[in-house]
Amino acid sequence: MRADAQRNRMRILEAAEAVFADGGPDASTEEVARRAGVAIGTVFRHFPTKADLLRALMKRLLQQLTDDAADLVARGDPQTALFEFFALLVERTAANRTVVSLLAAEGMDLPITGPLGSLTDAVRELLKRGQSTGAVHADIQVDEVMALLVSACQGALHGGWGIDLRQRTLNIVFAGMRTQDRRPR
Amino acid sequence: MRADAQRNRMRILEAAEAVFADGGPDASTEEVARRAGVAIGTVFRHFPTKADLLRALMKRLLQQLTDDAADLVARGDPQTALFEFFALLVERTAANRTVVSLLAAEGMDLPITGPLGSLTDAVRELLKRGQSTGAVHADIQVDEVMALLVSACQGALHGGWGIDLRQRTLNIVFAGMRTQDRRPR
DNA sequence: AACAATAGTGAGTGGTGACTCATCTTGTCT
DNA sequence: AGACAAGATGAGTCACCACTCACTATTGTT
Repeated sequence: MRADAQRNRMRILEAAEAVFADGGPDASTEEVARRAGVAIGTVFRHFPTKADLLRALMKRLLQQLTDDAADLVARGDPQTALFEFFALLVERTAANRTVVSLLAAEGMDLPITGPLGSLTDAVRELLKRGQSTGAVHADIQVDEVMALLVSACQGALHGGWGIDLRQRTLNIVFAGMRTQDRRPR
Repeated sequence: MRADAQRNRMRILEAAEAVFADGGPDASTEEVARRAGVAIGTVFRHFPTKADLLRALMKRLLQQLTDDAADLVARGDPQTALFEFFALLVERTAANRTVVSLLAAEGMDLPITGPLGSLTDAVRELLKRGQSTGAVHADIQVDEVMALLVSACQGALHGGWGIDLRQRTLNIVFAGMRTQDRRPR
């Protein structure tokens, strides 16, 4: 791949992230091109359809999150790492509104299974470590954690909610994950 | 208002609910008209813009929820009423995807403050009663509950998640709301 | 029955946005 | 340097969709 092509590809991704962040998923491809400083044809050369562009953004975000999780597995405190990941993800989400809500909508038939699987693996590891120290209740399963993560993200999408409310809300969820006082299932 | 006008207004709202439920918010107004069995002009006579139509749907949903909450305040068991409301809302949401996500997106400048305020009042009452029986931790505030409700709704939007996962996830949140084991804020 | 007033109709308009392609430009390799 | 493939360009195409309006139909009333 030629050097200029590579540079433009990057520019387009950055621009797309910004444009979709504050224009919603209906922001036009032309706006992306403008912000990237390229012609619209160039955008379509790199991403044949708009959906392809969105998918690339999602993949990128998931990759980042997976890396973060892996990092916490390797270097974090097992007692708190899972909770830290929650907080990190929520904050990252707040800055990536559109992409996340599309991801959530699952609308486009997405080849995301792969990346999402990796993320799930990383979270599973965080969960396991939390449970082994007793900081997280032993009954809890990965799919529940993933569901809580997604829900928390969605909550974070609300511009109206300040960081304070986000934290207080997360605290309730964390308490639920720690406590032994679980009613029978 | 003439009888036929009233009938058509209802038909349009029902149709819109169905259409937006499975076509997403970008479903066309013409599709709504078709499903309602009226001409497109009729839709626009009742709801001058598409946003007006969406707003009407939201208002309707919020009204239903507020009624449900009021009913639980009046007739429910204070110990569990708040949790029952959570469950009810989550299930109702699963059947109202688009409307809820638009509501969440808060995108259209919404005259929703009124209806939303009523719902908040009803939830505040449920919370107060739960706390007075000791079934809900005394520290918890309404805005946190509302945030959790919205997040839970969003979670429920995922077709992929079965009712079982939804319940297990909610159980964790409920445990968090009950427990005394809260780390210092 | 006659008559307003209210409501319904649907072809048409304007605007937008995803995507194409003939043409020009640039990077890279010998 | 020269040549050529890879890349960039942007005016143009096409489809779709929110919304309008001149006209027709239905109500409810006297």
